[in-house]
Amino acid sequence: MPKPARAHRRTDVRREQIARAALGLVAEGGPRALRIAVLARRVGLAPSAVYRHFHGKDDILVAAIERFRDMVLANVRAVCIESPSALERLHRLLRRQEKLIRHNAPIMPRLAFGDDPTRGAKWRRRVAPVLGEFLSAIADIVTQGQREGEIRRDVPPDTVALMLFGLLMVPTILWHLRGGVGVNIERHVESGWRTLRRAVAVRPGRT
Amino acid sequence: MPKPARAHRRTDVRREQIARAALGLVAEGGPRALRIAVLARRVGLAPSAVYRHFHGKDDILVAAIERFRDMVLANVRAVCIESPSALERLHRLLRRQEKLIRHNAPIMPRLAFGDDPTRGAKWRRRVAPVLGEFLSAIADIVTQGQREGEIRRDVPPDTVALMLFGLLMVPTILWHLRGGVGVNIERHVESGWRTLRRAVAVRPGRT
DNA sequence: GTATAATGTGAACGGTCATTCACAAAGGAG
DNA sequence: CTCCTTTGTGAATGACCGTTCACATTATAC
Repeated sequence: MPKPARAHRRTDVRREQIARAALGLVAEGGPRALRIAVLARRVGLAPSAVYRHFHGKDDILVAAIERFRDMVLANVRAVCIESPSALERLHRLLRRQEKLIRHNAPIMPRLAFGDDPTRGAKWRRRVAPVLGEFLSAIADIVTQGQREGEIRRDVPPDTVALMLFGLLMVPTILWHLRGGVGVNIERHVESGWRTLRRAVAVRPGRT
Repeated sequence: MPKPARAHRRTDVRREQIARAALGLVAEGGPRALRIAVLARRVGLAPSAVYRHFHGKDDILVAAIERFRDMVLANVRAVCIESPSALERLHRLLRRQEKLIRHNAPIMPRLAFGDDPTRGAKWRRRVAPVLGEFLSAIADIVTQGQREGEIRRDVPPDTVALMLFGLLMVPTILWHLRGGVGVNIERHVESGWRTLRRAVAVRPGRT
């Protein structure tokens, strides 16, 4: 009775496969849904084989978060290339992130509130910097807009950053709570942006 | 060797005690931290005794959510008594909810994103209506403000509701991610409100 | 081709936790 | 005081899951 004869792949390839699959699982069902058995099945391995490439579950999650971080920062870089206007950049960033959420599910809040009591704190320390970088990037764009006279100088950039993030996060929470039905995230994001824009733009109406 | 001689309390008293303790646990560590053993210890019972008063964990969580719902709706009712002005009501509601979060920790997002794959969906169906009621209450206040000429008629009430909720939720997420240090939720909420107010008030500047 | 390292496998171990159950203690009605 | 119901207890059960390990298979260097 011979073994199923599974191909041996180099560990860097496997690490990539596993991290990708892990991020998918977290997106679908939160950190707790990241189960070694399921993960291994998706990659086409036996559960024990996973440990050839990662020290353990924590290690895997770290790699998955890394992937997520890359996706977010790629969006930031993209909008800065696409347009020189701060307001336009913010609007585009909003749209890109919304699309990211739509395809990859609410990873950020799931990571933030994944509630494993033992691992939770450790994981949160990994996620916090990702959110921090994202918020800083937004705040930087706002500051730039203030310098160039496009955005009012009497709104704190970090407040705008948080509100913008909220524009994404809240419809996502609602969507998630309702089981993914009856919530049009895109519409909420657009409507919220129009409102927020009026509060921060020097001359409301354009862009 | 006699038993510790624990007092027998009526089941309605116990249900109350248990639900209260359960909400506390969820607030501190999310639904997963709601462990029967811990819960029982806090109430001063053996784990098995809990099952005299509840069918199981789900049942307990439902009771806890009920308690949370009551707290939220009490805040809504209170602000409507405190002031007739819509903007003033919204501002006060924000402050009350902020205080609720500060004392009871981020219950809402924890419930929303508690990631138990098996129970998750069932629990979310219980939490969704609570958020729904809260958002509706905010939207109603906004509509009232529009009727009375205090709030611009060109902003959708549901958008304002979501943004207001975001004003609470986002600093809370940040605070939680950072392990509860270095984030002044109250300051963020106030700053956000000033900004949002400018976007929705007919004559910005007052209240 | 062969030796050696890298990768893959099934089975078993151990920890955590909700839940059950037979029995004990307490409270209240008579 | 006594009976019966309600409430409380410790021990045991069983499910779930991450992790380990001795051994098998494949890749690779020589």
